[in-house]
Amino acid sequence: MSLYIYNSLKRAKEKFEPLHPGIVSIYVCGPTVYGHAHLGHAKSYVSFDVVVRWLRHKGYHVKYIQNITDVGHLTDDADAGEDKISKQARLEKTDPMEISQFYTRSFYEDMDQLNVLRPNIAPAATAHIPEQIALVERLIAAGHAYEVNGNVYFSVQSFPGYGKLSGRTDQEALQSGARVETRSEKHHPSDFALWKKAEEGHLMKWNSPWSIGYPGWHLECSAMSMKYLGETIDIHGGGMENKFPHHDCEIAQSESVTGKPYVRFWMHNNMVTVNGVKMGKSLKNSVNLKDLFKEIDPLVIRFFILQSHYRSQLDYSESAIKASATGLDKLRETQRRLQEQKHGTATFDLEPFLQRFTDAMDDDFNTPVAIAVLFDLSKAINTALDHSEGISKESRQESEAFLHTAGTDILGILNGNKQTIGRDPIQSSHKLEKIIDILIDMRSEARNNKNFALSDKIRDRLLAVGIEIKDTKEGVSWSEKSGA
RNA sequence: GGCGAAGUGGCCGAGUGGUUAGGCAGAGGUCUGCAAAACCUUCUACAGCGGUUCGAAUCCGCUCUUCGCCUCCA
Repeated sequence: MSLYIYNSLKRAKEKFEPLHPGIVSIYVCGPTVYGHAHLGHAKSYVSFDVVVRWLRHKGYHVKYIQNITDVGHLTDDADAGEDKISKQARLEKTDPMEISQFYTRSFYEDMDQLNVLRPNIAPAATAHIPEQIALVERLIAAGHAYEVNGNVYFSVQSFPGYGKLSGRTDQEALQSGARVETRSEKHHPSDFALWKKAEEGHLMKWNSPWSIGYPGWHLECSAMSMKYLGETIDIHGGGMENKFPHHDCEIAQSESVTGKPYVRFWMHNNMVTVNGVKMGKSLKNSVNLKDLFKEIDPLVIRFFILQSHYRSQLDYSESAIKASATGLDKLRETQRRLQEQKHGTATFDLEPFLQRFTDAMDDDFNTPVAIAVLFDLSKAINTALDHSEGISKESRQESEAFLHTAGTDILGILNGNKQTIGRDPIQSSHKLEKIIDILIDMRSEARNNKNFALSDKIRDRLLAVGIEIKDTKEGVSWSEKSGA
């Protein structure tokens, strides 16, 4: 079966073939770095991480660009308010560069914890000012943009397809309910800024043919996407809230310069909600990832995210996360049992599982169904281990390979290691394992002497630090609980 | 007001015309010194009202409700 992707532009699933055989170009809107990442960022970048991993698994050479927005765009609307990064710099009593560098590092720390692979190129907007200016110059030369008082605006009426992504094609009708105050120097209320003249005291500013100022918000993605991926790219991803105006503006300014389709497949991931309401920095209900990681294994967060489809809203709650933690433990436990079992005779066919997993992923990256396949396999393995002497060497190898490919390489939710202690370095992890073995030996001795008070105390206290002891018919085993 | 998405069992969450989603939680059982884990059995569904159809949670219409966007936002 071929890969089908839901294309937001067409509002339908379409068969995916890259423009250039074997090579996939993908651009995903990156974060604006003026604060720590939250769960919403996690959902977005985990989702696209799996997209990239699946494309690579299918044999494509994937070139993945994810920008860093470090130009301070405005806190308010397109024409007023304070620069977000400058504002944060003022609050933290430092300068904008330190703010953007600090939160960029913070962002990657969090993404690393979530097992999100780094993009091939992570271009910063401030490092591509010349490219953005060049794009504005081309737009002016082509008659799609005009300058007024050092500001440059894109003329929406010069691009007939404006609004085709979001469905906002009737510009006149839009004005009636619009909350943005119209600005008189624009030729049309829907026109958007490509370059803005810096006001007094504005810190992040650059020289340009029109004024000392800074680029409009939508410009960087077009300029950097074209620079690194070409004028037409295969996939552009981002959050749904960016369909309008951000992505519609990108399309307008890009296509009116090149005359070519800007993006072949638009992919939009849905929001994280808290108690049914959107999570957002400005709404002050955002769940900071660093805080979350103190309580919950980051891979549980990843698993929780992938248990719903990327185009569905994901409602966050503590109980939902806990349910995910228990579920992921089940998969890890199966993987552990499989690795520890002695070879037996039971066999089963991996092919149906492989097929169902592939079909799910090929159907617009249906990770919830893909995970359900892992649970079905988990049950099959456990049943075989419970009701027979063990699984044959061949079936075991096939199962392990499948779990590794699907769970570790593609979904990134199972780490390949047998047992790990938190995120400690390997050395200390080895020592801890040995210490646990000592405690288990002592407990076994107590049990042999029917000293259950002592043996239970050892078990309970180990459980209290997240180490769970299990007396199975194959002997004593232990595993780490993911907590939550 | 305009554009768009959605309402599934106690909770989370897939499915899109006829056959078990899956996870978590609950009940009973097997196993165990007791647990845990695992396995077996099991309960609770498709917002409401019409329509199309041999048959609809799935298609169509209406109603109600929720959410997102139209301001920066993953």
